[in-house]
Amino acid sequence: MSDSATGLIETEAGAEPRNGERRRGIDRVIMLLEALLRHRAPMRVGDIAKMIGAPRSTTYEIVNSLLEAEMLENVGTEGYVYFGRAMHLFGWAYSHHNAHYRRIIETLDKMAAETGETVQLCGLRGNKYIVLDCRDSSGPFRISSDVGVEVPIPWTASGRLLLGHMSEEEVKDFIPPGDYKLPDGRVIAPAEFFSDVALARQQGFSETAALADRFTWCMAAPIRDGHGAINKTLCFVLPVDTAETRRSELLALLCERARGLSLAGS
Amino acid sequence: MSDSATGLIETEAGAEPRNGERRRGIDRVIMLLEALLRHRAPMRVGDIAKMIGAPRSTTYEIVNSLLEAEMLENVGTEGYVYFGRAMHLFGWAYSHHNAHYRRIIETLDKMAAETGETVQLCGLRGNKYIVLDCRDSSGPFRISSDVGVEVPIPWTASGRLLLGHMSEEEVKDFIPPGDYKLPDGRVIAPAEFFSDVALARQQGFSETAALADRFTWCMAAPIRDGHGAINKTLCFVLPVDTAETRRSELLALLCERARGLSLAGS
DNA sequence: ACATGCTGTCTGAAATATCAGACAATAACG
DNA sequence: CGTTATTGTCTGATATTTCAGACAGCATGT
Repeated sequence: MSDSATGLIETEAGAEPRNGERRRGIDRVIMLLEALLRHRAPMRVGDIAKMIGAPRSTTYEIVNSLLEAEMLENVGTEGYVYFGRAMHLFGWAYSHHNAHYRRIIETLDKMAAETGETVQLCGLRGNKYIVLDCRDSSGPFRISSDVGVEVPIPWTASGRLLLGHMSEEEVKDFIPPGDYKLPDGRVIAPAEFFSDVALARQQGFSETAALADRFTWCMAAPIRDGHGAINKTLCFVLPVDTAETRRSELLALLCERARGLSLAGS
Repeated sequence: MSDSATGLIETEAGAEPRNGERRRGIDRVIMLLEALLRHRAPMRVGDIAKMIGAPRSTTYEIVNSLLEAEMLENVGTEGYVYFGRAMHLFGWAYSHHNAHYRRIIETLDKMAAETGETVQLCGLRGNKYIVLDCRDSSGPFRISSDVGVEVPIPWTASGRLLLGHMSEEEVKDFIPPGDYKLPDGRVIAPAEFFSDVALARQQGFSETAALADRFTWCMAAPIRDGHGAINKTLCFVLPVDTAETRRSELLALLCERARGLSLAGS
């Protein structure tokens, strides 16, 4: 953050930054919002402009429109902006419009209340894993993870389940090679990952211990849609030293609830 | 307006629908999202076009862009669209970026769990009242109200608190005259409303019984910001026939928690 | 059978939104 | 003190996007 702007420019997916190109306002808006989501903190207009590769004058124009609509709002007095109240309302409308999602959220609440552990709802976004919603542990040992942040699929237990419908070949094509490398430098052998995926499919759940970080034990169970496909998973994020007896209790609960949320294969 | 779909065209605030006018894509997007929020259900592209007063061809163009960005998504197979997953992520980012809001949400969760009643976080949007977030009662008697729907201020207990900083004159100018009329046809005398506002300010809480509808008892307590102003309120929505003893318990809890969420006047 | 209403996709043309760049203010730094 | 970066606002030109309307396809109703 200390430096000027180096490293701010994260390459835009699918967008050729060919200079002298003119872009549509709507596309700029989309890029802007996604950049803000990735950045996960209020940004200044100048930095946004760099991040989305737009001229400053254009960026000001757009930001002011979005501010007026409360889709963005000013944070602090130094010209920082972040998502605004309208986004919250739109997002709420999204997550409550369908009965299935509402049931899922209720279950999330209930499980968090009953167990006091961190519970997450997870899914895929493109070829990455994201947390769709979560309830953080109430205890002092809080492993908070951000909703919407993209994470390589092989780092996660849920990811193993979410690829269950793919053949080994498809998985190989789907996962970017770099995604097998863990944050601490270790590399997961693709073959090992493929067999994990197969195991997860067969067991109907998936667990990882100290994978993406050294402190967590993750367990995931599938939520199936009307066609039996796995779109989402329910998971617990536990301290890695959780006793085996409690872990198996929680795993049983997780599987039961996830099954309860699955739609009967019509 | 003469055409078939009468009633669909809700007049756009601050937008002159002068024909033959050209509008910016960004503005169309904003109108579209707000229209969808007001409508509270998936819509077809043709109806959206009518609602925001845009040509169909333009609307298709915009909707397709937003679909691709997952800001909208298809619902069902009949061409209906509604908010998409990206909106949920943006909204989540909004509501968790600031520590105060996070504390409020935790309190909301806790109160709902402890009491089993419907708890809401409320605020103003322009000169209307809206629910910003809520936890619905777990009981069979469920009074669900939608986050983000605009409601006339005089219909609500929270509204009386949220106007606490205004003089009688200011309140009079602020509330649209039609907003004193309740859904069942009764009309609140403005003078009575002003004194309610004064009473709420003095008491530090506000209650309404069977006001906006015949079945609910609402109680609201103020959450003050760093300057002592009331931006948001915490409230319970109870069945009207809740026993007086329980009501006063809940009111005490409400006031205590709201005070706990208020920021010390710096 | 026809008439009517809708959807979703294209087209060309005209209006304008995006752009590069200039500008004054302010801040940080040696 | 000058030098170098900022921010936020304006400007005018042109490349682009919005728009009206036509089109085929598929319903529905009479």
